[in-house]
Amino acid sequence: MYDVFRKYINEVTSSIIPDDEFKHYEEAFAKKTMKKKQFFLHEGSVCKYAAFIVKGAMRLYSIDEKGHEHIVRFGIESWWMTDRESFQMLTPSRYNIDAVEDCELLVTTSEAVARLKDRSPLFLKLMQILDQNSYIASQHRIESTISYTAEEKFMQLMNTYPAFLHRFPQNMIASYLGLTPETLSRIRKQVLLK
Amino acid sequence: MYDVFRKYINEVTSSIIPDDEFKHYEEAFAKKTMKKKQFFLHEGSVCKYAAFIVKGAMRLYSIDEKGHEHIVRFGIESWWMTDRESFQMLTPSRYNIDAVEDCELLVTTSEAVARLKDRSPLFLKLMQILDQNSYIASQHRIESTISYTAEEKFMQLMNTYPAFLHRFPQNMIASYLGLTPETLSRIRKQVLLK
DNA sequence: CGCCGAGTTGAACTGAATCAAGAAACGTGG
DNA sequence: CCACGTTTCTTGATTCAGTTCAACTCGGCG
Repeated sequence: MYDVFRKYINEVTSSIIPDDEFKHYEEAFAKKTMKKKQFFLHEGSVCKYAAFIVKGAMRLYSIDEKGHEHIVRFGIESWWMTDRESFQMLTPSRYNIDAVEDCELLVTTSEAVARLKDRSPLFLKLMQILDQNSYIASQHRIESTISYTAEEKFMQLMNTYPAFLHRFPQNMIASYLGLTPETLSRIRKQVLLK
Repeated sequence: MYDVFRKYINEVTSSIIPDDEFKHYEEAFAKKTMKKKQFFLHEGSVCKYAAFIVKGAMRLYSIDEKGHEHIVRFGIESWWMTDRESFQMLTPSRYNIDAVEDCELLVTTSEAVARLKDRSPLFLKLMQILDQNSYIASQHRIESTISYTAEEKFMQLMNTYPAFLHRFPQNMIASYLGLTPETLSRIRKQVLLK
């Protein structure tokens, strides 16, 4: 598992991490497996852990007063999953995180992250790159949700994250796009026979 | 102008920046004023500068094929304004940025930012905090756009950024929320007489 | 084999967009 | 400092994209 992680770090930072430096990473991250539908975070509790997804698929979502789920983020291999706000501030989270498929994770805490940032400049760099990319991706998503029609949103998703379409059931894709499953089903039909 | 900036840095990082360290900031940031409606960034060009807003109000927006503007971000005093993606990667931007009011800015380049990060650990910390906060705010906005009705979105804005309502004309607020000006006008009427 | 969740399809409904016209507010130049 | 043109905001009537509700199909799992 750690070798996947190591390869990922080398790629993202365009560096080669030395053995002795990588030892700190192994200390900071613990292996964890999750079964499909198992919860990583429950609404109301503090998100003590952040996970690097080695294998599997997860989602982060809120539940409104009417009991409807709204998926804010998906995660698959080589993505991170945590409620950033709760993880850093140690405040209770408004979100749920659960496994959509069986998962293999590397999990860490915010203290371990802070320690690792001190010990490994490469990790600091990694975090900066991730933050920046996450922010940019969020901006794109915001633009898409305020600007586009249902069909355009779906097309955008197809282009940006085609893998999602095979990994997540349609009702979840619909929730992610802010649509009903029925609407997505109809749109998909239209789009596919073009 | 620089004293406002200095105070801001002290506040955000919960530190007191020494005189000699702050000298680097003065080198890295240049004063700039902008008249209302003047452009800071035109779609298609590289966003070479990032601005700290000392005074005034700005917006970042895209224009779709039908010529409609979609406001992705607002900025007022003590906010930063740039197209993060274009600024960092030096790629052509898909956005426009202009002044909604006359502005006083402190502007910098990505090289100057990189240099300052090396010279001032405090600035590095500042950037990390900003990235994180921006990301968290983006998540909230995404959640709100996919989960809420027009009225709920407006209420959320009223609670989160009440200052925006006085600073930006309603048609811009509408665009920011992904609504038409007409819809916002009607919703406002409803909400206010409750 | 049977059940259950996921996806599809149809019909009726509704929240928000569009189109259009007027009122109010704003700022610019004479 | 007023007058005129421009932009912003409101209001009404109509349309439409997407939701809701409901029934049915399909595929997988126990």
